[in-house]
Amino acid sequence: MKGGAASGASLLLAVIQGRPWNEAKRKRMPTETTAHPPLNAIRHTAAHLLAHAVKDLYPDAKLTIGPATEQGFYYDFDRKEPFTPDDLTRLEERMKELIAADLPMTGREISRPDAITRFTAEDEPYKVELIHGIPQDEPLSLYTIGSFTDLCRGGHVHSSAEVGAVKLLSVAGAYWRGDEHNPMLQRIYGTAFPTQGELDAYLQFLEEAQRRDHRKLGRELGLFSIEEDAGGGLIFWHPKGTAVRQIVEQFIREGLVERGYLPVITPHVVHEHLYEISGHLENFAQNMFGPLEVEGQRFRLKPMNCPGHILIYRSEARSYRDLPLRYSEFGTVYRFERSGTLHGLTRVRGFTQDDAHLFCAPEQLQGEFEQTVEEALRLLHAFNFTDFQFFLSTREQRGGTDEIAEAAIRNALDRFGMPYELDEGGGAFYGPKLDINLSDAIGRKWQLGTVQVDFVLPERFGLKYRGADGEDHRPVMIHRALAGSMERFFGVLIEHFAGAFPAWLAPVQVAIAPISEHQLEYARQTARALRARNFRVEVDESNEKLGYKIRHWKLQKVPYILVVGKQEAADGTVAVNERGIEERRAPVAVETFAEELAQRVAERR
RNA sequence: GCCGUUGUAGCUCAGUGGUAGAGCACUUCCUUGGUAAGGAAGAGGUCAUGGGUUCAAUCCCCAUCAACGGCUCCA
Repeated sequence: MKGGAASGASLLLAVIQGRPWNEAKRKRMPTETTAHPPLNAIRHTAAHLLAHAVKDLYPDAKLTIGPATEQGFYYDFDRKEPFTPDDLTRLEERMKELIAADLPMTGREISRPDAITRFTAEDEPYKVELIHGIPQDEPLSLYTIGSFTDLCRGGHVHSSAEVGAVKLLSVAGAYWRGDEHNPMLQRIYGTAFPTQGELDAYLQFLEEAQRRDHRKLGRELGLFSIEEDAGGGLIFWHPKGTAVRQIVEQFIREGLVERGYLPVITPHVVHEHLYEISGHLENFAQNMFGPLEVEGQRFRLKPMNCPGHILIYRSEARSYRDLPLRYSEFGTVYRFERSGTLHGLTRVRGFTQDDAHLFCAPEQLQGEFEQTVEEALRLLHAFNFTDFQFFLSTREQRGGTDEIAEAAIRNALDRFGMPYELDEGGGAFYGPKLDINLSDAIGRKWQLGTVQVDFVLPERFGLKYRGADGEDHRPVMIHRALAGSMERFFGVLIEHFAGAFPAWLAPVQVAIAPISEHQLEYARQTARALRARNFRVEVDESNEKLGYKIRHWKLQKVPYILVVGKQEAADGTVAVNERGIEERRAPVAVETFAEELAQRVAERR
């Protein structure tokens, strides 16, 4: 791709023009409505009503905090007995009574000593702790609805009736103040909307999201599995999942070749010593699998590809004429993740990054960085992703080089006019980074691509190149993975398309359904002809009626089903049943259909 | 890792203190069919694993493992 702001901007424009699911997601996940009062006030008040109900039914529960969230609200309680699903039903009933009673919500200021006295007397230790954490100059306020009064900074509707419709969804553990050294509280999640209709629409959205869940589709469509006998977080790519992955990889490879990347391959297991040099052992050990002892030597599974690529760089004397040097690898890495965090394809213990490391002179940094951002946009565009966000993560203790790196990132983003959010202190141990996040079916955000500037590892490994001035200089590194990991990218991709991959990506592009076994040979022959053109084709050889076969392949979300009966076999044609198109088409010659499909594949749709 | 829930056939799920069921999928036979489920028969389970209570455990208790919903952590 030829670089430049103009192409970047037009690309971006194209990216912004969304696809159905993105729009549907926005519509059906009404995080904002035009309704008055605003949703977050409704939900904040709903959280108070939940606390009211809990205090009514389970007076021993201690109050903590209960905010509105993007999709609803929660309230955390400290209580010995766990809340059961039955408890949730009872609490929801009680909340509905409170809503029906149309109780006014009133707020008033309270002095600090009075507040402490009050909550101490009520035996609400968490509230007292909260008060101590609030800055002295900030006024404190109490909000009362019905018989329930809570410490709260406000943002409520005027009465419980305005809450409209509520639903309690789940109960989960949550640490007090999010710190795992603190006691575990019980968090009750719920959501609220001005009207029952909007609530129903949201619940319907959640159901639709469940149908899109990549773990469910992965099994139904035969894409991948996770095997108990092998361990959690380790992915088995089945033939159909592998087919999709290879197409994605092929797409990425094409971009790499165009941009002058050099493919490399590095070992999965190396001496632990390498990670002493790189600093991984010092900074990343809690995410690494433990050492393997062989003949008294300690080896480690690789958690990142960078040290390997650095060794390749360092294996020869380098000149400024060699730079930038761009090494790419679909590199499989293994990271230890705590068991409770594993999640389908999106949080795993072994994954393959579309990784690359760019070694460049400092003055080349800006240009190289911009290219990677542009490339990231190309990737997102090709897969119809529009629902992404950029995050800039900075290092906690910055050196001077971090300032340079940060500036490079900001300049690149500004150049493409990309908005981004800032995550102070969230950077990698070797430098600041730019992350690309995408949402899954229910709006959970996952980090996919990442571009990181690194002055540290070149230093640690003593990397250098001979400059035009005859002196040695230190190169700068950019680490970049644009899809991030093939696993996570695939997970988000499955949900994005609800398993109905466009023809160019579909693991089975064409299913051929003979009407009776008399046409089986013709079906096989047609399949051979299409496979000869590199299409992915299956013949339905089952002893079933046509309706059954159609249903089967529709459920498999195959883009094309070709029906062949007596007439088609005689004419050398196929009757095309295209996914998403209801009306029947007149049969066409096999070659005509092949051209149509070839066109779609070429256009990646 | 922590809190909670769950674990019965390949999948989705019923069920009982006296060693188990359905639908789909699978196999075979009949059927040879025109766009979302034709009929019949059959096979398939150490009821997650290991202990304990009991005359007897898939069911009750404990532990472990795994999955799920979160929290924490985080590429």
